[in-house]
Amino acid sequence: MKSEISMAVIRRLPRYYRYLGELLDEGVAKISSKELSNLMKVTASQIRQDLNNFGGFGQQGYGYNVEYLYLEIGKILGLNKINNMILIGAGNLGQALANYPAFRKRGFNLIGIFDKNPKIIGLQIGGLEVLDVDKLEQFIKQNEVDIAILTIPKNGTLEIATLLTNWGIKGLWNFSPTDLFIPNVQIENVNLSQSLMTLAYQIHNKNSSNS
Amino acid sequence: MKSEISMAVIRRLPRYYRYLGELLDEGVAKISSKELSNLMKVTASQIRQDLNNFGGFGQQGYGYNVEYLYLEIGKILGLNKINNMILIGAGNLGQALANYPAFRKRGFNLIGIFDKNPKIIGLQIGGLEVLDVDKLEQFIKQNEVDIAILTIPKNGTLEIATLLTNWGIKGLWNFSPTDLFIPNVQIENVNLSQSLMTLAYQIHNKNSSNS
DNA sequence: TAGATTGTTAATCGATTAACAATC
DNA sequence: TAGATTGTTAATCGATTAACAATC
Repeated sequence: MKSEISMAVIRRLPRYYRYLGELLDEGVAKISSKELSNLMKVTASQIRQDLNNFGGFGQQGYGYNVEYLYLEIGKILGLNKINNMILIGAGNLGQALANYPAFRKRGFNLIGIFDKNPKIIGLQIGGLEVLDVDKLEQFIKQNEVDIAILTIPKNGTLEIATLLTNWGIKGLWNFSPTDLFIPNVQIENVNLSQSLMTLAYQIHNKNSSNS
Repeated sequence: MKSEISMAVIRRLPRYYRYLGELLDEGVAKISSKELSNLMKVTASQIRQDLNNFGGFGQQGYGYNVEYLYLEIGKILGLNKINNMILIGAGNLGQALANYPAFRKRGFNLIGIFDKNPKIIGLQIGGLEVLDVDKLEQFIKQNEVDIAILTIPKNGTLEIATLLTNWGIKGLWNFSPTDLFIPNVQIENVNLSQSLMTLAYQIHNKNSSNS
């Protein structure tokens, strides 16, 4: 039972992680919250508050060691563990995600791809053969699967999400425009249409001098 | 100079829009904030507050007319206008988006696809021929383009985003893991890696009985 | 009219920012 | 030691929820 950290903080962690990774690549050894705040266009106060939810990673009078902080945030996010993933629905978007190289390098391992369309089953995508969804339960029982990526049409989503949860999947990365309210599983929705509509609002309602 | 409405509210509008669209399809004529709040798992108070940022769409003692509210939210979001889009970067993700049917039906019209890879230029994707990025400026001068979808590698993103802004593009839908700070253009970032990392945090740090 | 439900003000809650003592 | 910068508390700000008068 951990003390509850707000999702607002959690959603900022990957961004810190990205900036620290870039600094690390540039060979920067230390950074102060002030310097990082200039880079990221947030307040130094927010950076310090956010980090102190998880412990004191800095040193007074010095700042933060870039590599140490990078690794610690990685640990907080669970990137030091291997996260095995399966993909359900090998349509256009599913195939694009299966070929996305940035995931594997962060420890996200795609180990299975499933579809129900006979024309797609058997194809090789991202080095994996697309299997029939009928084999899903068996596959999950025989492999350690943490996350399922759902790139299937809206209609089938709730049913398969429920099954996956019952079979022990811990996280669903859901690209269907459906709100899943399922206990015992963590869900992250990516709703591309909603994102695009938000952009439409902005271009029609904000004057162009805003950032 | 409109009174400023917070992004928290704006980001909820597409979700209201989706639920109202579904109710409309089911033939539901009226709904109260209480009923809608049950459906959407938010408070009725929030729904009424959100809507009243834009005007009084309901009627005391009755509730809201579903079709009217649906259309009004659509107008607020700018979905009653045609939003012409071009896509820059016809890799896996770009191709998937080009084939995404949900956009066109909301008035988002893809009218051009660009890439710099000679192997991709000339291909037909989603009914459009992929053009050389060299033709981008000319194309924008000759067509009314509102939004550019950026599905290109991180390195080239800032440069092309700046050019697009100078050429008069109003909105950038950015899929590169880069933060663009450019004036005179509205930017909506979609960062898939960040989303996935957030899910990783949740499966490793939240106990499974949480929603 | 009586009942229902909005629109809107007031209260609460949570998140962000500011300030500064602690300390390297 | 003096200067710098964190960790952390206090103040502010904004967003959410509750309450209720207005009104259909």
